Amino acid sequence: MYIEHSVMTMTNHLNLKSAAAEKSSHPEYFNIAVSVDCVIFGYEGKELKVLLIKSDFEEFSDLYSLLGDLVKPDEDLDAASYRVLRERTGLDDVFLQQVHTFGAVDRHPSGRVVSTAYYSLVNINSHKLNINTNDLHWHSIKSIKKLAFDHKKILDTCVQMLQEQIMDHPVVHNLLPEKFSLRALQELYEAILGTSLDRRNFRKKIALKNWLSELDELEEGVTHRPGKLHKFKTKPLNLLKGISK
Amino acid sequence: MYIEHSVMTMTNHLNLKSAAAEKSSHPEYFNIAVSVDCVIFGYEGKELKVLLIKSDFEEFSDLYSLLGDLVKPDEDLDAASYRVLRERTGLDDVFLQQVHTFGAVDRHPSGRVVSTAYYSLVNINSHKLNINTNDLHWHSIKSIKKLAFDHKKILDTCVQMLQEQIMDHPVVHNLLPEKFSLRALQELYEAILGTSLDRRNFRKKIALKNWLSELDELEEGVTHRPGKLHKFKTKPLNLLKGISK
DNA sequence: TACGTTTGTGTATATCGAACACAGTGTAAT
DNA sequence: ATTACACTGTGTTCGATATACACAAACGTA
Repeated sequence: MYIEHSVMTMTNHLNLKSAAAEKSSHPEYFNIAVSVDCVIFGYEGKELKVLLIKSDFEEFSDLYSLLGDLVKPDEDLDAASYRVLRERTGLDDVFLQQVHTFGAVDRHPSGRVVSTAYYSLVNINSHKLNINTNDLHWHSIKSIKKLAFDHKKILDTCVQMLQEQIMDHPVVHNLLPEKFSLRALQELYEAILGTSLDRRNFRKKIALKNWLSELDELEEGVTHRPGKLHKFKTKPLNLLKGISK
Repeated sequence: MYIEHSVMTMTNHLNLKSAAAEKSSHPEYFNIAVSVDCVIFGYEGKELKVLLIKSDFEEFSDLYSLLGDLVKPDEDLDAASYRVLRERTGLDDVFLQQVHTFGAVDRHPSGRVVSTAYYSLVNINSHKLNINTNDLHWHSIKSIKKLAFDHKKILDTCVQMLQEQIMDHPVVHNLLPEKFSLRALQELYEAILGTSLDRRNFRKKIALKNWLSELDELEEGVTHRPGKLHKFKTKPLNLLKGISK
């Protein structure tokens, strides 16, 4: 039931074909595989995006799927999600939030896999971001109608969690450059929430959170009156620290 | 790696001793066991309680643990939590809410077990409730300092989730008899939240939810002015339907 | 210098949570 | 029958917060 991971990290999601073969010869040892799926959000062109990979399962040809992998026997569940993120994006020290565990018997065509979903927010334009295969692509959330496995449901669940958390916690930190205008921040919130927000009320609300400090710099390269730049006072939420209430 | 469940249902939590023995002879097939842990809340004597079993692990002698079991290979994760609840309490059709999945490598002394926590609310005095062993006991939440495994952390997480949900969803339905006074409801909320509440404000708030209907009956057997009885308009939240927003 | 676009700011209104008091009704004891 | 006791049932005020909404100033461009 244990699957060589070095093989898997460069391929798409889980490869249970060999495990399924083992199952028939050693049924008493085959129980349930444990995996993590990472919903890696990015932000670009005023759209919330998610990093997907083309499914290499016949059952799901032409569909995309989330990035996931089996959890290693000597690896914490949280650490597995962090490893997937690192292996896929080269990013370290990024906020990861556990969302829900999906455990329907038939959710994976090759065998029984229980998968815990995490979401993460990364800066698409970060110089540290290193997408290590051509198979990975950013997809606008709005354009996604169908994914492999139950990944659409996982995605929807994570989007909803993200929406619930952005007003209470400065999770969007990683989606923006270090310095940004309030307008940019508002556009980000609008993209995540899928609504438009009143500008004055938004600024008041954000000001009350006390998350930002205003810089003595103006945005540049815009064709209108430039706004003041801001930055987050605190470091981005830390790896796996999660959200404290 | 697959463990006979009929043996387990009457014993305490997981029994991985045999699995651990298998591990050394067939390391390549031993991956990770998947379990569920149920935090079954009850309410009695104005206290929030939880159903616990005495741990039969040497490592945790004299400690109590939550009710859990391994998930069967052909059983949905949610169904496993439902089965544990049914096997332990005889109760059917009860609200269950997934809360979090705990996956630290060292959380179980006998081997690698990833466990998904659920909470549930049951009526301690229900005639349907049938606690099928003498090893199960209700413990006041406030009195619990330490549990086996990481179960104290699981319990705390579930209590917190319950506290967050009771004002938005009529989850406490199952903790009360069919007809109850507003005072009884308030005492229940106070027990769950661990605070005292202003009576007039509480009644206003509950009235706004529109969850209750007032009956033409008064409470009986009290030594003071009796209050009007109320009941929930809707059926209790359903099995595994979860909370919809 | 006029236009287009965005910045930056404040007020009025409705809603919500928190604090708070008093008359009424049933029981139990005398 | 009277009284003590314990709880029911109810409304207002205050501060905080959400929402709706308008206008002058700044910068770039033509």
